[in-house]
Amino acid sequence: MDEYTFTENFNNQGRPSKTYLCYEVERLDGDATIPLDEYKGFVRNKGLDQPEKPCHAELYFLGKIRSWNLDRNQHYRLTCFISWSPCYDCAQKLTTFLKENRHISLHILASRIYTNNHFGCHQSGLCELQAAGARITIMTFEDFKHCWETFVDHKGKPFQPWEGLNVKSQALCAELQAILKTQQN
DNA sequence: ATTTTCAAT
Repeated sequence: MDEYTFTENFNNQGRPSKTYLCYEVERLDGDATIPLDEYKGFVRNKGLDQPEKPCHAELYFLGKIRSWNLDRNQHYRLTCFISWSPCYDCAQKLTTFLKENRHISLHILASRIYTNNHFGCHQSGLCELQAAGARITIMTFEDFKHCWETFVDHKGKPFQPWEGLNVKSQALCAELQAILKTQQN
């Protein structure tokens, strides 16, 4: 991913009409975590501006996971950094996937919380996803930095945080915690 | 075309 794409999409104060999702996979073996570099990359959604059928980024990600045919006798942790948190529909599909694939753990780190929904309530989607075992958090400075170093063609340049990164991240984190807490009661 | 949250208006 080039620098511009990363900054344009992951800046937590922006609101681009597209979504990028960066993913990486580790195999868990007792206390050890073994990174699987062959399963690392990013996808973006297909929007109305493209010839293909519109499709949210998460569904491409699910397709990729399925194509890997990860060994059901092993345990894996998938980490995905997504510029918009999953909508209700995608959250449901991820929930179903996790229930059917107990050998896979999922950690979702979102830059921003997506709230534009037509077919349901994004809050309950995220809650169900959490209840299915997913860990859902908001990206912090360290997460943006990790993404930069892992997925961006940074040409040796260090990650440069934008103005207000931490303040926004903290605000979104509080918002997400309120969402995830409300529905547990 | 404008405003814009994986578009919607």
